[in-house]
Amino acid sequence: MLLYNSATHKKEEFTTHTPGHVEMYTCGPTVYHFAHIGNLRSYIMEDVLEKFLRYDGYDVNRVMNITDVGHLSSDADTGEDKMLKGAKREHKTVMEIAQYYTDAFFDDCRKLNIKTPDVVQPATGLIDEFIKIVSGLIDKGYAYVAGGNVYFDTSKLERYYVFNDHDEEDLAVGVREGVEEDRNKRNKNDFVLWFTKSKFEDQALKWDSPWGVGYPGWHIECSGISLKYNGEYLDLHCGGIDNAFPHHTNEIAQSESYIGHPWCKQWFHVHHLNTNSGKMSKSKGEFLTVSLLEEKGYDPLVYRFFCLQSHYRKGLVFSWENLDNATVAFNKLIAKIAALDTAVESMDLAEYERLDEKFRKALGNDLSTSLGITVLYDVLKSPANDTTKLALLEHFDQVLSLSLLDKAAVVREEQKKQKTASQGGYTITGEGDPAVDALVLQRYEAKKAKNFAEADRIRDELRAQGIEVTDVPGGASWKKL
RNA sequence: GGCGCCAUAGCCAAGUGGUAAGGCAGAGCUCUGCAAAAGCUCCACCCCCAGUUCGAGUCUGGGUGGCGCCUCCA
Repeated sequence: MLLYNSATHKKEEFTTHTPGHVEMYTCGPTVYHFAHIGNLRSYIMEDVLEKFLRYDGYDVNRVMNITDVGHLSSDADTGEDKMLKGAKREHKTVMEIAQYYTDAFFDDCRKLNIKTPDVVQPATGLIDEFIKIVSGLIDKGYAYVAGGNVYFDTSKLERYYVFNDHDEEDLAVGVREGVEEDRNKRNKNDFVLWFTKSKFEDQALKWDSPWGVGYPGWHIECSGISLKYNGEYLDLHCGGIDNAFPHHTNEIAQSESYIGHPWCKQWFHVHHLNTNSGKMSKSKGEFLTVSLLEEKGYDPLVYRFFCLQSHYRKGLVFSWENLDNATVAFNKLIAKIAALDTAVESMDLAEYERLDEKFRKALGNDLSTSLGITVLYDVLKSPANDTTKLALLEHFDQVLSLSLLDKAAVVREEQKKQKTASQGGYTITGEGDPAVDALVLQRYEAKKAKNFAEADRIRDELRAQGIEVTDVPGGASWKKL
């Protein structure tokens, strides 16, 4: 497949170190608060990528970290540690907070049909590994101790800025009010591997290390976790675009210096979900969660559908109007699928091949999910029989994960549950309430007598009871709203 | 200030040099007493300027705009 690689700024043919096998790493959530739907956009798109790779025949090992310590890579920041802040806010211990929000995260993922990665590793569970790497970096001369902290020396690298052409002088260090430059650093862009001294003297989680009691820097956890579970050759690294620099840049610096050879060839960065006022941000404090969508009556999968209609490398603007549009479109799509005949016929293999090829081409072209959605409509419009269509939809949904067939089955079930009452060739389909059926029949009699005022009166009366009557050929159908 | 991504109809979006897919919304028609549903039909010269070419939304150069990163964030 063709995939855009942030490291080369080009769409490239996707290749792996071991043919047919993908080692994939994903930067996981920070668990001091709920994930917002912007965060989840990344995980949705990465989920589609993983599933498409499997669809395309790859065997995938996907690893994800849980950032439950050391989010603040800059020791010059004035902020409070976010885990601690969360703990104070909710009167819980730091580990309770981490567990609570980790569970919440996977709960959201489940609602959005996001598969849980093969390996999920909280950073606090692998401290020894991080210490081993930091020691190794010091031994190899890539890191130094200053002022109690261990720093990575970026001047030892031939090429530090992998994702863009930054110049050290361009870095606007200390631009933000309250952020001071760290005097311990030899170079402006050096970063901390291990903290023992920081402004967070009240940091709750600390471990012993050769450099004193402290905690790991933010970047080292991803390197450590990936090296342990993906091995030394990573094929695909995923994350939000805001992590490209400095987080991913620093990961590359650490990992390659430590293992002594190129580490990860392909970088997949998902762009942001924006509101009218810019990106949705956890640290800004105001954001939308999956639970909130549900409270407002939206199906989480509608949000997934909304994301899939867009491209991962493009900013996507969220608005309620856009989500409403997606809801209508999604429901119409499901209704069309529900209307397909489930009786089994022989498959139209030529048509199956043609559409499957189209789908593969769409997703295989830098994960064009919107075109993938279009293929769903192509399937519905295809001259093939319904058995073929259903097989295709089921197949595509292995990647899209919109629960298309399940949703359609639910719609079909509801239709089946409906009871019919027949009288004089007039069939009433409803929920089996004789009183309502009687009124519907009365309305029919009025209509037959061309007494439309009476017919409309009955319809209004029913509507006042929350019941909607719809005329269908040979009768009428009603349902509770 | 530096660096990066993006720019196609009201919204989402396809398009990788040959006279603009699809979805939502909207309009019209069919069906219907009306309504709803369904079906059919209609709806863009592609941010601007210059260049390359027989031919550019598609390539090149220069602008403009939006977003992001440089500071914890997907």
